[in-house]
Amino acid sequence: MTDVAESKQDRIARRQVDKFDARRTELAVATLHTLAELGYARTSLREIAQNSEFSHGVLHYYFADKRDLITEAVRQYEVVCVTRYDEVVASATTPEQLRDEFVAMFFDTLGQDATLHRLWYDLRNQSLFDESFRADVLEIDSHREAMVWRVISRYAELRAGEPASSPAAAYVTLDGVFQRALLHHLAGNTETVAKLRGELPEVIDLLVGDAGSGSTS
Amino acid sequence: MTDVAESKQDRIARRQVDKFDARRTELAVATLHTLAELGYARTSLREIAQNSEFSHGVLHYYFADKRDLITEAVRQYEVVCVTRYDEVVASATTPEQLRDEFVAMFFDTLGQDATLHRLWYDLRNQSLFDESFRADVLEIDSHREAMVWRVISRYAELRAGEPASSPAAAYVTLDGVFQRALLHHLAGNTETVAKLRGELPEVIDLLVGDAGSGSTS
DNA sequence: GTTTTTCCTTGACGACTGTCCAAGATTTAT
DNA sequence: ATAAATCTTGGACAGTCGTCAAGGAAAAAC
Repeated sequence: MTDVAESKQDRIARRQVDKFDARRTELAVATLHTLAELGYARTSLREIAQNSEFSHGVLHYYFADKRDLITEAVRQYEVVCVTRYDEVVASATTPEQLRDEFVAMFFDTLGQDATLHRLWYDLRNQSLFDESFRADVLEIDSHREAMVWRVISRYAELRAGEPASSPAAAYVTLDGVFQRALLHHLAGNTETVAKLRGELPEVIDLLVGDAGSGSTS
Repeated sequence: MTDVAESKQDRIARRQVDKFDARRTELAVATLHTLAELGYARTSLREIAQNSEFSHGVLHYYFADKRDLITEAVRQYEVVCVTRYDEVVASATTPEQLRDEFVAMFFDTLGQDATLHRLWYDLRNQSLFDESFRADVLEIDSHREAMVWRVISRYAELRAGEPASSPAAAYVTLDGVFQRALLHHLAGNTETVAKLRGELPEVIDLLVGDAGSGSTS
């Protein structure tokens, strides 16, 4: 009996929690978009609320403070961005296919989600000053590293070789390329982006070791 | 005669200009320190003034607005940071010496000027959102790339070989290592920093091509 | 020594910030 | 339908921000 009564209350409680979480997520997504547009330094709660369908007061009903809200937004970013290349890895049957499709998706997301990515870099840098972001940032960063490593190690496997670099080295390299491409993309420097795209296959080959493979043309 | 008179006035004018510029630079340096400590998002003019020996009002006597002030501070950063490895390049006589001294200085400046470097990354990211920083950022970035390339190409030369990567690829790789090391350094993650230090020689060797050289031990 | 120019301080301004709260609107339970 | 719980609004708050101007202090010019 108490079981039945409790499970009923539990159902109610759970539904409330679900609803609460759903709205939290909704507001976190709105926050994410605002941050991506304005950057951390210029994003205010009223601006965030204006990008949602609610008023600014509601944010303190669902979030303890601004930090709580932004932290939740960062977690939303991770949900979106950390499995991007997995289908490429799964479907590729030749090293060339994997490499070329990776490069294509790499520069696709650069153009498509440029504002989201600049936000990521903004927040990662924020964590250099603000300790309270560091744990989340380091976790996301490690997930990004793992994502890159799935690509690189699979590429080496398809070429029947071993990667020439560590996961960390591979990640910082590709992330560095991405960061630079993002900067020049947003600066309208299309020819520099194109140049980076042209060099990316060679960079990848460098990371997995060049042995056995000819030119990239 | 007018020559003499003009040259006198010119001397006066020049001295005034020099004095004006000297104070501008002084205030820009104070700005640099404040930015390095607090980050772009949290740096206010009053805070900057408190890090100098003047009051906040004086900033608008020497600078048109906040942007003007910060731009000047960024230029000061460049003066400090862009020739760091040149003496290493000039003095090294063997590839091992160049590589090891480069690595040593790399992690020296990481520990010593950590706050200054996080500021650089902060401002570079700011330029992803704020167009008015982009020109300066791109210029500094290209100087950093050239600085890295002087090291890498000289290293290849000492090993009587050719670099395996482009200047852009070499830069983004080493800059990526630095960025990551900085993050973990500031997070107190000393063992990760040590690991990156241990891997850096291999990364360098990868960039110049491994041909002809044995292990790094 | 006096006048003129340059330099710097202080306080004020309007705008904007994160936070909180009282009260109304809406939904849910009974 | 009524009562209770939940959600949302919009305004008030104390504080901070960049900017500016009036006037005093210091330096320079004569």
